[in-house]
Parts: sequence; structure tokens; C-alpha cells
Amino acid sequence: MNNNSGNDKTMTIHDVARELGVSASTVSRAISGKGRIGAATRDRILDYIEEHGFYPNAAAQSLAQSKTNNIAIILPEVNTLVDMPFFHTCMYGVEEVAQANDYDIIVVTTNGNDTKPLERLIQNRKVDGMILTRTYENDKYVKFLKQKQIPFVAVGKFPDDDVVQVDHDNVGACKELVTVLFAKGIQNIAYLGSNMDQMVNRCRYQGYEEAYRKGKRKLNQDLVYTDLSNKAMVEKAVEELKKSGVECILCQDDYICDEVVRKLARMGVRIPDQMKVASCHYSRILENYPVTITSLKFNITELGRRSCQVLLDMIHGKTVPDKTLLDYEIILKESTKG
Amino acid sequence: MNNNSGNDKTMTIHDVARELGVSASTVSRAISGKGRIGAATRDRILDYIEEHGFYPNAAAQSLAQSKTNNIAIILPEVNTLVDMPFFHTCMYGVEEVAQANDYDIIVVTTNGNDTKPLERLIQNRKVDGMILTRTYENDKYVKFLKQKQIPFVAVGKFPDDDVVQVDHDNVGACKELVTVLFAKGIQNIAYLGSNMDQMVNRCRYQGYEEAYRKGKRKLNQDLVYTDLSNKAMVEKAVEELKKSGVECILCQDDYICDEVVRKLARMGVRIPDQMKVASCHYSRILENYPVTITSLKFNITELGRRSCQVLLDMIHGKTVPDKTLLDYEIILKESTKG
DNA sequence: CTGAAAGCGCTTACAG
DNA sequence: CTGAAAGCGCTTACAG
Repeated sequence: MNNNSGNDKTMTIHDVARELGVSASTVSRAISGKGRIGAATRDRILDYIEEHGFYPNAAAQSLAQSKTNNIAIILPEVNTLVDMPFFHTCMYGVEEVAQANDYDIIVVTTNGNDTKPLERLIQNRKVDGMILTRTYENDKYVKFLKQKQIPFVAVGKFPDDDVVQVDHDNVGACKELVTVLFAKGIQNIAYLGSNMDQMVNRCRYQGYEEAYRKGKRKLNQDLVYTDLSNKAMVEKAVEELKKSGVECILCQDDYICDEVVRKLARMGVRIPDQMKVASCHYSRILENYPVTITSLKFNITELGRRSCQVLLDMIHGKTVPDKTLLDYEIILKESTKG
Repeated sequence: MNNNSGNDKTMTIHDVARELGVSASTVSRAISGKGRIGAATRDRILDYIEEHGFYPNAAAQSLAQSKTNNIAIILPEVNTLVDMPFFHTCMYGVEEVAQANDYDIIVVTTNGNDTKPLERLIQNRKVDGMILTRTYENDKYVKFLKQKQIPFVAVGKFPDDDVVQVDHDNVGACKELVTVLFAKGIQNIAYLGSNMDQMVNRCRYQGYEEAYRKGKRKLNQDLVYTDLSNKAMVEKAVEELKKSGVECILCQDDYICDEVVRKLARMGVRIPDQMKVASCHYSRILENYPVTITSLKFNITELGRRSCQVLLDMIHGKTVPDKTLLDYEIILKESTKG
């Protein structure tokens, strides 16, 4: 007693064709909107479909059209309170515009080295394109995708010009932040960063450097730490910096900023009186402090959205800009006051 | 000059059949391992495939076999430092076992109300099953999936017996935690929770209640808050509880715990001397405090893994347990000392 | 504007 | 053990 003519198998295009006394081709045209078709027939078909809930089989469409309406989003393996929200939020953004365009997203997590999962997805033709959410200095995935000529976009900067990139202007943002801090009368600013394999980290450091150059100031390399891979190293750096008499510490991200703030608290060093602090990336972690922290703020969801939009444009054969740079905000707070 | 016989189109099963002088059926059998086939032919085919890198077209396989090798994972829209890592970690777990079984995961984010995205995925037959990562008191998705007879598993408890569930034993865990606290000599324990629409929150409260009953203690409803939906409400509750002279506050999750700890600090109330605190869910947020917090600890990745394993079993027609309850740990720390 | 036919790239009874 | 054929459910030139 259901709509399905007493037949419980899922409806096909032929079922609706038969019911309506037209051919399957005509039904297909009505649905796709492609090819000439009479307005009356089209409406009749569309009405029937609407009413009886016909949904085309994705695999059949995919096979016939050589397109999947799937895109892959490649996530790194991360587990910090800074990284997880970043990638998750970015994924939301991607998903939002994918959904809006009738695309689904296939998520794959990788360690940055094993290209097997990625290859399988491509070779089996399960996706029409890919989004790389993190790029490395020498990125295996990028090489593979370029060679396979798969449409893909890299979230984050990449040295090669022929790679389509969507990113926040990390270089410009850090440069401006440091310049602003100089303008506030701060004489020297230390930099604490970690893994320079990641492009985003290189960019931030570059911005810091450029600000020094622009300000015609001499950058003392003793104030620069770019390979702090754990808490102990950050703590040691903070101790050394305190002794050195530097006025301000610029943190590559909130993970490092978090350690810095805690360490200073344990040392009894007051922010900003005895040490100023700023971070290159605002995340909710910063909300937890008694003292508010000066930082750069990026719109991560928008980053995801734009990446997806650019990828879809590529897939649909439109020409897209090689680089899309998103804006940033500089949030000045207590931690750099005075 | 590539391996592809000078032809740049992607290889099909017929190409390898022709090269090897066998039929497409035989190639198919060699790959799938199904149907009788001579060991020699099989090896010859497999070697060729290995060497020349043939990958079957997923859409074609999907169409012929009516299965997609995709599963969907439904994520709620969340943005707190507690929720995002939870769902992200769970997703990792799912992805890990999906990958290992040659399944891909399609991620869809929903607000819990709009069933459209879910429906599309099902109706177009893009997935073989689904994982619901959050369940609600009256879950629309559950209803839809049951009606459609799609294999699915709910992460978290669900009242209906005919819904396959994978969950931590939230009830038992909270019950035991509260019982342990009683055993330490604490006389009364307040409960701070939020949205009771979510099953997980109901469970935790239920465990708390059961511990009271088991201990034959009278539960004073003035000590119970179950609808704190923002910071201000939590703060007010903390103030009232401090006045009431209660000894210990049990927090439904770390989001609430975070607010409680901060509020107590601002009030100048020392933990654990002047107020004890415990949380029903350990997340990295708790690592940030100067005082360590007693809490329940769950293995979220494992939750994801098991959910996926159960779903795959269902898809493959095995019988699976209606409920899979994962273990928990009780971590006693400073915050409940003395 | 519409239909019949071939094709997308696999799988799987059915013969042999 | 292996092959020819039909079928999965669409799309799309090609005729008319």
C-alpha cells in the first residue's frame, strides 16, 4: 500500500518512464535540465518525481558521467586543543559549501607520509577533487596530485606557483602585528615557534623577519626559537628570554602561547608589566586566561568555505586565481599594553 | 612512453583482459577472489595489475554490486573546546577502522533537525550505513533510518532497544564516581549540567541519582542544576552552591567544569579546601589548571573504532550486540582531596 | 521535442 | 576453470 506500485525495490528512471508513458531519456532530461524537452512533459515528470520520491542512483550517474560529486578533504593527525578545532572548523566550512552544491565530502586522515589512502581515492575515482588542509615544505601529496592532474587546492601557502592555494595572509599579518608592536614603543620582540616543515609556520616567521627589516632594526638571532617541539623546550626558552631582558614574546601559535603564559605565571612574571606577549593565531584557548592576549585573528570557517568554492570552480572548469589570500584582524589586548 | 600501452585513458578491466588474452570475467574473479579460478591465471593477472597499476572504477563496482564502500558519519554542529575535540577524535577512530577495511567516510554536519542532507545520502545510495555521533531524546534521524532500514549505529545511549548502540557506560561511570566520593567521606555533592535533550547528559545525571539511591542518601533537589545553558547561569549556580555549604560540585562535562573552576578562583574559593570539584568527562581542557581535577576518563578514539567495527559487521550481515558498552577510568586527583 | 540504442566499467549467474 | 552475455541505472549522441 505504498506509492511504489506495490513494488518494494527502489524506483528507477525506467519505472517513472513507464508510469508516465515516456522514455527513460526524457525522464533523464527532465531531471538534469540538459537537452531540449517540452515544458509540459518536464513538469509532469518533475511533479511525479516529487510526489513519489524518486532519487537517482548516484553510482549510475557517476559511472555514466565520470564524476562523483564527492570531494576529499585531507586532514593531518593532530590532537592538541589548538589544532583540532582549527581543522574541524575548516572542515565545517568546506562541508557547508559542498552541501550547498550537492557535493559530499570524504574525510581522510593522514600522517603526511603515507600516500596510499590518497592514491586509492584518486585511482578508484571516488572523488572529483581534493583539499589539502596542511602543506609541508616538501609535500608528497602535492607532487602526487600534480602528476595525476587531479583538481586540488592547498589550504595554506605553497612555494610552487602552479598550485592553487587558499590561505590567510600569514606573512602580511605577522608583519603588521610586529610593526604595530614596534610602533607602540617596544624595542625588541622575541619569536617562539615550532616545526618549520609546516608552511604556515614558515610564513609567520617570515612576517616577523620582514617587520624587522621594514623597521630597519637588527634582528638578534638569540631572540629567535623556531624548533620548540615540546613543553620543556618552550619553558627553557622562556627562562632564557626573561634573563635576556627582552620586552615581548611573539608566539607562533596558541599552543606555544599557552605554555608561555603558564610558564611566566609560574615564574611570577607579570604580563604585561614584566613581559609582553602576543600570539599569531587566535583560538578559544586564549579565552581562558585572566589576562587577555594580543593576537591575530583569522576566520577559519571562511577559509574552509573559500577553499571549497575554489575547488568546485576548478572541477567545473572555471579559471580560478592561483592564490586566494583571506584577510585577518589584529586584536590588541592587555598583554601588550603599556 | 608510459605503461599504459600508449593510451592515456584510464585502464579498464577489459584492457588487462585483452593484454593477457583472458576474459574480463576472469580478471574480475582474480581481483575479487570470488568464483573459481586457476591459481596460475590468477597470479598472472594479479602480477599484471600490480605492475601496471590497475584500479577498478568504484562507481562501476558500486553499481554492479549495490554497495558503495562508504559510510556516513553524522556530526553535530559544535564549537566548544570540549565538543570539537570529542567529535574529531571519535571521527579519527571511525576513519581508522574504515580505512583498514577499505571503506571511506563521508562526513555530514547537521543541526539535529534538518534531515535533508541525511536523506539525500541515503536515497541516492551514496553510503552503506551511518554512524550517529550524538543522539537526542527524540531523534529524527533515528526514526528516519529505522524506517528506511539502513544499517546504522548510534554513538551514545538510546532508549529504543532495537537501535544498535555503542557507548561508554556513562551511567555506571558517574554512579561509581559519586559512590567513590561518598566513600571518601564527602557528605553532599551538587550536580551541574546542561541540555537534557542530549542522551549523554541524561545518562550522567542518572548515574548521579543512582549513586544517591544506592548510598541510601536523600538527594536534595536544591543541589541539582540541569539546564545551565551559559556561563552566567553556571556562575549563579556556583554562587548559590557556595552559600548552601555543599562540599563538592560534580560537573556534567569539562565545559561546565571549566566555568566552575574559573568562577571559584574569582570568588577566592580554594579547591579542594573550600570546595571540591569533579568532572564527568576528561578532556585536555583539564590539563590547563593549576589544580588537577578528579574526573572520569573515556577513550574516545576507541569509541569511534568500535562504532565503525559494529557498523561494518552490520553491513556485512553479521549479528551484532544491541549495546556495546565501553569501559571507563576514574581519575582521582587533587580537586577532591582531603 | 522525443525515443531507441549504445555505452559507462564492473559483476555474476549460466553454460560449457 | 573460463567465457559470453546480461544486467546494474543512469546519460547522451544520433535519428527522426
